[in-house]
Parts: sequence; structure tokens; C-alpha cells
Amino acid sequence: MLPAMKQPLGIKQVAEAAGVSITTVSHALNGKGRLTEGTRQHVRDVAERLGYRPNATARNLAGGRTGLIGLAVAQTFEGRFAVSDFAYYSQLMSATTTAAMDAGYALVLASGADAGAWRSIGLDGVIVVDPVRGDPLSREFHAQGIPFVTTGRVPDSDDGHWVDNDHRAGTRAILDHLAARGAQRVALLASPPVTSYAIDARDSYEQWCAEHHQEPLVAEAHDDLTEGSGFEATGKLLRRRRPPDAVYATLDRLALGVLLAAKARGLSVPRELLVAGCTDSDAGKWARPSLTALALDPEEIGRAALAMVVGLIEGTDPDPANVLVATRILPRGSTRRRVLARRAHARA
Amino acid sequence: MLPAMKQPLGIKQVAEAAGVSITTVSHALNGKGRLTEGTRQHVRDVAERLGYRPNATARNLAGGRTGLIGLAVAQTFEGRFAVSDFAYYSQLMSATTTAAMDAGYALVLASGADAGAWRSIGLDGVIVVDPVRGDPLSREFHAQGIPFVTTGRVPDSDDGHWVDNDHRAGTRAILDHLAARGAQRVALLASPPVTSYAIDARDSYEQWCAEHHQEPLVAEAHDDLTEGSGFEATGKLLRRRRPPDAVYATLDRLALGVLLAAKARGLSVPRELLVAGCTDSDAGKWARPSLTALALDPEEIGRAALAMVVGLIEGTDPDPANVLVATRILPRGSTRRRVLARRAHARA
DNA sequence: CACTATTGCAAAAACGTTTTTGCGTTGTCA
DNA sequence: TGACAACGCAAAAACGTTTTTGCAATAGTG
Repeated sequence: MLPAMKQPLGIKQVAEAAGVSITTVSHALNGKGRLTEGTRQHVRDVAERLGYRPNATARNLAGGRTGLIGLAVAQTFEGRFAVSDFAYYSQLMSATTTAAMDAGYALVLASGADAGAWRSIGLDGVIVVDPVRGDPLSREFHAQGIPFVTTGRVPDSDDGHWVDNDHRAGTRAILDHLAARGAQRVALLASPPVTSYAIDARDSYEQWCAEHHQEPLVAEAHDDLTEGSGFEATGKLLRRRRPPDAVYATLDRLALGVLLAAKARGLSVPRELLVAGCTDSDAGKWARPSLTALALDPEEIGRAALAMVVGLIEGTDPDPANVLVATRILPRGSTRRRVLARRAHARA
Repeated sequence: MLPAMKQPLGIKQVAEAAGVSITTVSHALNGKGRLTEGTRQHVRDVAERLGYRPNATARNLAGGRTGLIGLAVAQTFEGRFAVSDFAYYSQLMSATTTAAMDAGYALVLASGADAGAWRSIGLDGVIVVDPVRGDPLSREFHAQGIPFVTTGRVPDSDDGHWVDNDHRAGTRAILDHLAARGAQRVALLASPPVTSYAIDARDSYEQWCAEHHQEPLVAEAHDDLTEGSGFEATGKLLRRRRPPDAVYATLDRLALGVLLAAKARGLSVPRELLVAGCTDSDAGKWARPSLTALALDPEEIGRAALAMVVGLIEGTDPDPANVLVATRILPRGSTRRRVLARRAHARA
């Protein structure tokens, strides 16, 4: 079968084959203009027979929109688009993609590593995930006049459109949970305060400590935000003269590191140390003891952010400009204090 | 600050401000044409000062490319883009995104649920993940003449460009591993044979059984491919008159279901039942006993697929048209048979 | 010094649509 | 039957770039 001299199949060819003008073809296929149903159907048939697909780029140029929404993860690690490293990101991305499709948009992915890479893509709007202080991505999109919504707030700047987990309430709730399970001295294992969630957790923690007459005890995970960092940071906490009897880690992977560190030092969880982490994940569910989590709702975050950015794009100014998504506590083994254990603790 | 009457900032405005033609602006910014270095720099300065960003859509229309590569997951569940449900997909997607950025492309995501959604996006190429039998997505892209690469082969059609895990070799290796740990009667817990990996695993298993004079024992996970399905299917296996003493599940989540089922029946893993799963995941690492896995390499798959589709796009016909990526076995607790256990088994 | 290359830039044609405008033709009503 | 609206479609102008072509002015050559 000789491949026919591949002449481009455009609206012009369809018009010719159907014996009408390109205007009529466009109108017929898009349901616009004034055409007899007969003409409309005829054109549709011809287009179908020829297998015509309108050129998306040309359509975008004429229509002034691309149907693309960007999803940029601001917090990257060594330039990699490390979505798979955190279940939260995976779920957020997945739900956002589904929501975007439902709204007639497609999602374009990239890391925030270089803002320039975004320049060559025509985006109708953008969702910036976990913006950092003085976020370059947000600046870029603002400069370009592209509507954008952030997931998490831009630190030191409360304006703009954003969707966020209610970290303040959540942090207080999980600290209350730990206290209710007998914790007398809760430490915070936190990521560096470059994102709003890290800042919120820290602030709430300190406030909570003040209210509960506890001395704040904060360890910061350096390097990456993995189990290794959590392990290391926990080591320092436990070597203190007055070690904590509970740790709340602001990320599940850090919390898993706490479990490992406890095990390495022969500390029993939850008997001698209560552990809770933020963000639920499979790993936490399967760990032994299973990890009590402050569950965020990345899927709702994604859906809300998408709805908001679509609102911005399509002109219906979203009101309110900010959305807080509720969190909930999933109590599991790592904070399950048995009667026996409680007595043992009381003696200590 | 009154917002200035927002006149569009295009190449025309830059040309006017710089006192040159739009041709010169285009040439200056793209490093083409014949211009004095002075002119070139002058135009660049003006463009910079005005904050000019070329319109991506127009550029695409003129240039005939969009810089977009689609990533379509063919196997969807109830229309959702369920990337986050499987670590394999998350990692594949993440690595592919990074690779795409490095190659100067951006990745567009969508589920394979409706092939039509892809029509309105101008894609230079597509990666179809885990195509199913008679894959509608592949058909669509083939019809549109868009270069595409599949990750996993299209069942019943070995042609086309594809990248795949070496499931045949991997399956044999993991079965050998189980046999070496004392398994006498290995069952296969498989997903429905709609994708090439499911088919490959099944074929290899049956072949291996024939060679090792074992009666094949296949259970199929219905409904979804989650722990629940694995649990249920395992129940049926274990209720047989001659139950298996080892199970290989073609998906990690199914394998986790096997662990749960064993626990529910009071069967000790690995002493009384060996368990292995395909694809490594955090959950498997943290499970107790930890799950022996046939680790795939989604990141390499993603990178290879991306390189291949870029090759197709840019005309350098990729040779070979097919790539097999090696797998490796990660032996963990679920197949760790101790001396004592082996003796117990020998007696049984 | 005449003739040809080369240089530096501008004009214009593409890219493939959508949308606005325009213009005959037909139908309606007084 | 004439005026006017409604109808059915075509022509042409956008959309904002890139790329090809063209044309002076300058430099190089015999």
C-alpha cells in the first residue's frame, strides 16, 4: 500500500470535499452560525469520512485559549519533579487531573525548578503547589498575567487566590490527641519553614505549648524530607537530657523515620514514645506500629484549586478567594496507649 | 495605581518600541537571521524592558510543533485518572516529567477514559501507558498521525514502538526464587489478561510450571486491583483441597492482600506460605513481614519511552523500536525461610 | 570604475482556525 | 406587489508568531 502523497487534511480540504466554504465547515462542526440541518449534517458526514480533526493550535490561536492548566510543584528536590516521593503530591495531582478533564481542561506538569520552562507553553491558568517564600513561579505567572491559584499560601503574603489545608486547626487537634493519650512533653519534628504549612505547624505548635505550659522542643529536618532525615533528627531529640515522650512530625516520611529511630534505640512505640505524622500514606498504614496521622485531603485540595483557577480563567471571579480544607485525625497504633502502658508511664 | 489600558503586548509593540520591524524582533530574539550584534542586543533590551513574552500558541502555529507530549494511562478505573493508586504509575509519571523537561517538552496528563478529550490538545507525541487489548487510545493517535510509544505492548499486536519491563524473564526469576526457598506448589494471583504484562506473567508462569512439573494454579483478581481483591482471591486459593505453599501476585497491592488473607487464616508468612509481589512499593517495604518483590523500573521505563517518542517526533527514527527493561528481585521477609522453618516444611 | 557578493534589515506570505461582516435569496405581511 | 425581515451561506479579517523572499546599501573583486 503506497502511502498517498500526504497532503495536509485541513478545514480547507473538508470544505472542498463537501462543496461549501470553510466558514460553513467551521460553523457546522461547532454548532454555530445559521445553517440548515441538512448542510450541517452533510458537512459532518464528510468530515467524519475524511477523518478530519481540527488543528488544536490554530483553534487556540483564534480562540484565545489553550485548554491547558499548569500544575507546578514549587518545592523541588535537586531539580527533579519528585511527585512520587510524597503520596500527598501523587494524590493531589491525580485528583486535579480528573477534575481538569471534567472541566474540559488538560493538566500540564512540571517542576518549579526553572520558571522559564513555562514560558514556552500557552497556559490558561496555573496551580502552584506549595509555594515557597518569595516564590519565583508565582512572580512569573503574575508578571505574565496568567491566572493562578496556589495550594498552600505564599509565605509572607496572604493575598492572592489560594486553597490550603487547615494546618493550624489540624496541628492543635493532633497535639490535643497526643496529650489525651498521655503525652507530657511533645516534640515537633518539622521541615524548614519555607512553606506556609511548615510555618503554620510551627506557629500552632508554639502557641499550643504556651497554652499548655510545655517547653517547645523543635527539631528540624535538614537535607531531604525522607525517613533518613527523620531518623537523624529524632536521634538528637532522644539524646537530650529531658527527651520528649511524644513526637509530631509534619510529614509522614519524617514520622516513619521517628519509628525507625525509636526502634534503633530500643524505645517502644507507643508505650514509651507516642508518634504521629502529618499526611496519611500507605507506608504509615502498613508500618508496625501503624502510624497515627493527621490526614490531609489532597484530593479535595486539588479539586478546589482547579475549580478556583477555572473560575479565574472563565471570568467568574471566585468568591471567596481562599478556601480552607478540613483535616482529620486517623488514630492508629503509634498513639494507642493501653491501660498497662499508661500505668507504666505514670510510674516513670 | 490605575491599571493601564491593557493593550496587548506582542511582537508588534516591541518592534515599534525598538524602531525596527517585527521580523527583526523575531530574528533577534531567536538568534536567527542576519543582524548586527548591536541591533540584536538593542531589541533584546527593549523586549526585556517591556517584559515581552512571545505568545506560545502563535509560535506553535507557525512552528508546527507544540512542545507537548501526552501521557495517557490506558487502564483506568471508573474513569478516574488513578495514578496515585499505584506507586508504579506515580514513579513512571514523575520520571517521565523530568525527562520531558530535560528534552524541552512538557507533559500533558489525562486518563484514557475518553479518547476524544485528547483531540482538542495539540500534541507532538504521546506515551500510552499499559495499553489494553484493541486499545482505543492507540487507535486514535494512529488515526491522527501522532507519533506514539506504548509502555507495555498492545496485546495481540507486537508491532509499533514500545518499551516494556522484561516480565517474562522477571516472572521466571521470581518463581525460581520461590522454588529455591522451598516452594513446592506456587500459585499465581493475577490481574485480568487485558494488558501485556498480565498476559506475559500468566504465560511465563504456565510455562515454568510445565517445566517444573507443577500443576498451574491461577487465581484472578476481579473488580479492582486492590488489597481487598487480593484478600478475596487468596481466600479461594487457600480453601482448596491442596492449597499452595507460595503465592506470586502480579501487583504489589494484590500481594499485600495475600499477606492479610494469610494473617486472617492464621497462616504464618513466610513459614507456612511464601509471598512475593510484582512492583516494589513503600507499603510492601513497611509491611510485616516485608514483601519480597520483583522490582520493576518505572523510572527507566519512563525515560526510555520519552526518549523514544522524542526520537519519533524529531525524525531520528528510533532503532530499535522496542526496549526491554530489566527487572530485579528484592528478597525480603515474606520469602525468608529459616532453617527451622525449612525443616517444618519438609515434615509437612 | 563597473560588476558582483555580501550585509542588514523590511515586507509579505505562511500557519489553520474562528468570528465578523456582507450579500443574495426566500418568505411574510400590509 | 413592494418593503422588510429572516435565512443560508461565503468572503475576509482577525489571532501572533516564524520564515521566506526581496531590496537597498555597503564591501569586495578584476
